[in-house]
Parts: sequence; structure tokens; C-alpha cells
Amino acid sequence: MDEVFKALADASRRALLDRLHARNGQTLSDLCDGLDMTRQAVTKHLAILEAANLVATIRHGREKLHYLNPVPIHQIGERWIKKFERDKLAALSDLKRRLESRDA
Amino acid sequence: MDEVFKALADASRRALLDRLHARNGQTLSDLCDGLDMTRQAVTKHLAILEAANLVATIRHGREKLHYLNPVPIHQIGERWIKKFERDKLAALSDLKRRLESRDA
DNA sequence: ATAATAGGCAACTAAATGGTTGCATGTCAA
DNA sequence: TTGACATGCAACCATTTAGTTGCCTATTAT
Repeated sequence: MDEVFKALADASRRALLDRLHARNGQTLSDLCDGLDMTRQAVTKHLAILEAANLVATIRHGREKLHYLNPVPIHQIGERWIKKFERDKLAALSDLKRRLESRDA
Repeated sequence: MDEVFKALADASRRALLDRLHARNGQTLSDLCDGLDMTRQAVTKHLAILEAANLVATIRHGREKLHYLNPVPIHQIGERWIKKFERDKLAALSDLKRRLESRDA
């Protein structure tokens, strides 16, 4: 879980996930295209995403195809976001009340 | 959004959010209690959480009370997680198919 | 066969990060 | 009013991170 959060913390990596979301199964060169980064930098980012299990790859000849794995993102939604969602309204009204009683 | 992701990337900060989720409105000293970190380290983490708008604070005499703001977490769920949720099943079966055709 | 293409590896750098220590300030209680 | 308590500020340090450059290897197409 920690690896996933860390992987998602970087905007370039989130952008890569977005690209894969738009078109799955891209090669490294595909993913580099138009980015203001060297191929090696992209490789590193993809390695981090792969280590976090957010991306799976298969070699196809000299090409490496990258596929999005949505499961870890889903898990973050399930185990983390929803927890804070549950009593969101309660927390918010509480927060509001406290902030307003600042001058009381 | 980037600040929120960065803030959530650290396990200590997520733990602080968990603590506030368990009991809202804690002081700095409260939050330090039992943690294996100096008070100053906790202060820094809280500052980052506050900058990301995940925590709101009010001074109450010499105490500083910390309140959880669930909105940014909710927004991540809305604008980010759900996007990948939508075609999760499609992506997964696609991924599975591709991985299996590895030897084809 | 050979040149071009796709990717991998390793060393290095600069900046960000997470943490520390030491001291200062503001507020409350005896 | 003075000591204790809650927090703030700043300098410093080690490690991690994001990125680079340079070179090497494997596969494909001519």
C-alpha cells in the first residue's frame, strides 16, 4: 500500500497512468513520446509503477508493452478513501462549527 | 491535487490522519503521544497536511487544535479513483488476456 | 550481414525530504 | 510573578529522489 501511495505521489507517474488509461498496452517509446524527459527517466518511473503493481509489462520481441493494473488504485479507494468518506458530513459540520467558534 | 498526493505519500502523515479520524480536534502534544518522532518532526508533517488542506487548525489559548478536512480525500476519490474504476473490469480482462498470450 | 530500432545498465548530480538539536515565545496556574 | 507547559523557529544532517549522460545488448528490416 505504501508503495502505491509513493508511486502516485509523482505527477509524471500519474501522467503515465493517465496515458495508459487512455490507451493501454503502449511501448516504452510510445510513452516517452511528447514528454519532456529522457527515455531513461521514463523507464525509472515505469519501474516504480511496476514495483507498486500499478503497471504490468510483457516483452514482445524487442518491444515492451505496458498495461495498466487498476487493482491497487481500487484498493486505495476501498481501504482508504471510503473510510474517510463515511463520516465526511459529520466531520465537516464539526469542523465548521469549531472554526466558527474561534472567537467565542 | 498534487500537494494532496504528496501529503498522502508518507506513512507517518497517513497515520496522523488516521489518528484525527479516530479522534478529531487533537492538540499537537496529543498527536505526538506515543509516536517515535520528535515534536518538531510531527509539526512539520502537520504543516504539510495543513498546506494540502487535509487538516485545519485553530489556536485555543496556548493549544493548537487539529481538525481533519475530508474534502481533498473525497476529491481524489471523485476525480481520480473513479476514473480508473469505470473500466476496471475491461482493463483487467484485457490485461489478463495479454499476459496469457505471452507465449503465443 | 549490417544498420537502425527498442530497450537496459550504471554512475553521477542536484534538489527535496524527513529527521534532528537548540533555543525562543506565548500562555496558564500556583 | 514565576515556573511549567504548549508551541514556534532556524540551522543543520543524511538519505532518497528525479533526473541526467554515456555506453551496451538484443531484435528487426533491408
